[in-house]
Amino acid sequence: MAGAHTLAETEKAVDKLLDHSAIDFAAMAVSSNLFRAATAVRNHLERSVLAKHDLSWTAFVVLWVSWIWEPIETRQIADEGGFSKATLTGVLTTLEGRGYLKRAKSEEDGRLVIVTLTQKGRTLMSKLFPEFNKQEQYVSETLNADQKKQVADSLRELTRHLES
Amino acid sequence: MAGAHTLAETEKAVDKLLDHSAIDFAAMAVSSNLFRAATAVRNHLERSVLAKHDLSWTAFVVLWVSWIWEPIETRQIADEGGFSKATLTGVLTTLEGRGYLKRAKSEEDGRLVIVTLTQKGRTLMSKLFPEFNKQEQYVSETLNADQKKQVADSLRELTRHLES
DNA sequence: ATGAGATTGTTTGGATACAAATCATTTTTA
DNA sequence: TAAAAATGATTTGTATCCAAACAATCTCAT
Repeated sequence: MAGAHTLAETEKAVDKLLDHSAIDFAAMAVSSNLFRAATAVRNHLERSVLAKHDLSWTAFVVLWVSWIWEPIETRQIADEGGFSKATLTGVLTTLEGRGYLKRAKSEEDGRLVIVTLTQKGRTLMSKLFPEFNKQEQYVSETLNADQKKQVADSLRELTRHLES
Repeated sequence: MAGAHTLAETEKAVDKLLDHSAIDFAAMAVSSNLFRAATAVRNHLERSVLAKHDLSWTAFVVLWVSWIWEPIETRQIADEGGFSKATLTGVLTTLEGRGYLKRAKSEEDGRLVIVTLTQKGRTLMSKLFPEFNKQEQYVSETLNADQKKQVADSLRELTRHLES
C-alpha cells in the first residue's frame, strides 16, 4: 500500500474518485505504513535469525515471554504475545516436543497450565535473544534515538487505545 | 510482547538473564510495539468494516490498490500491497468470482495480467473506503497531527531501509 | 535466427492462525 | 449442598499465506 507510489500521488488519485475533504490522509498513512513496516520487519527477523533455528515468529515470542517471566500461565503468554489460545496450544506442543519448555498443571487451579523453560530452552534463548536484538538494532538503525522513542510510544498508546 | 508488563519491568527482567549493556532496549521497543499495534489495528479494521462484506484484509488491499490505479498489472498489486504473487493469485480468483474485478492478458507482453475493476467493484469501493477510513481515523485518534506524521514518516523510512 | 536465461503468473504442498465446539475444572447462585 | 454459570485449555474445521516448482513468454547476445 506504500509501494511504488508516493503518498502525494495516492492522494491525487483518491481525489479523482471521492470527495477529497471526506478522507483523512494522515490516518490512512499511519495504518498503511504500519502494515508495510510490520511485514518487512517480521520477514527480516525471521530470515536473518529465526529460520536457522527453525522457529516461527510466534514460536520465538512464546519462548521469549516464557524465558522472561517463567513460571508463567499459558493465558498470560497469549496475552503478552497478542495471539489466540488456540494458536498457543499448537505452538506449545511443538516447543515442548523439541524439549525447550515444559507444561504442568497448576496446583491451585486445575484449569490452568504453567509453563517453564527447560535448561535447553534457557541455553537457546541466552544465545538467540542477543542475535535477535542485534537485528532489531539493524532494523531501526535509520531512526535516531528520539524517533525510536516517538514511534514506540505512539504505537504503544495506539495499541492501548484499541485493546481497552 | 507488550502486554501486561511495562517496558521498565521487562528491562529489569532481562537484566537478570543477560548483560544489560549488550541489549538495545529502544530497538526492542520499536519492533515489539510495531507488532502489537499492527495486529490490533488489523483486527479492529477487519471486525468493524471488512467482516460484514466478507472481505479479508488482503482482499481489501487488492481492491483498494486496483481501485486507485486501474488498469494495473498484477505484479504491481503484489508490490504495492506487500504480499507474494502466490497469495495474490488466490485472492484475485476469489474477487473475480464475486464479480468485483476482471483479469485480462496484456497485449504487449503475454506474461502479464492486467486487472480492472468492474462497475460492481467500483460501487463497492466508493462506499467501503470511506467507512474504512473512518475507522482508520478512530484507530489513530489518540495521536495528535504531529505524532501521526512522525509515526508514518518513521515507518515509511524503516520499510524503505529494509526493502532496499 | 536461435537458444540460454530472465521474468511473470499459477499450481502445489505445507505451515500458521483463528473461531467455534468441547472437555475439565472452578466459582457462583439459589 | 447441588445446579448453573464461568473460566481455561484443547480439539476440530476452515481460511490464509508463502516458498518452491512449473509453464508460458520475452530478452538479448551471439
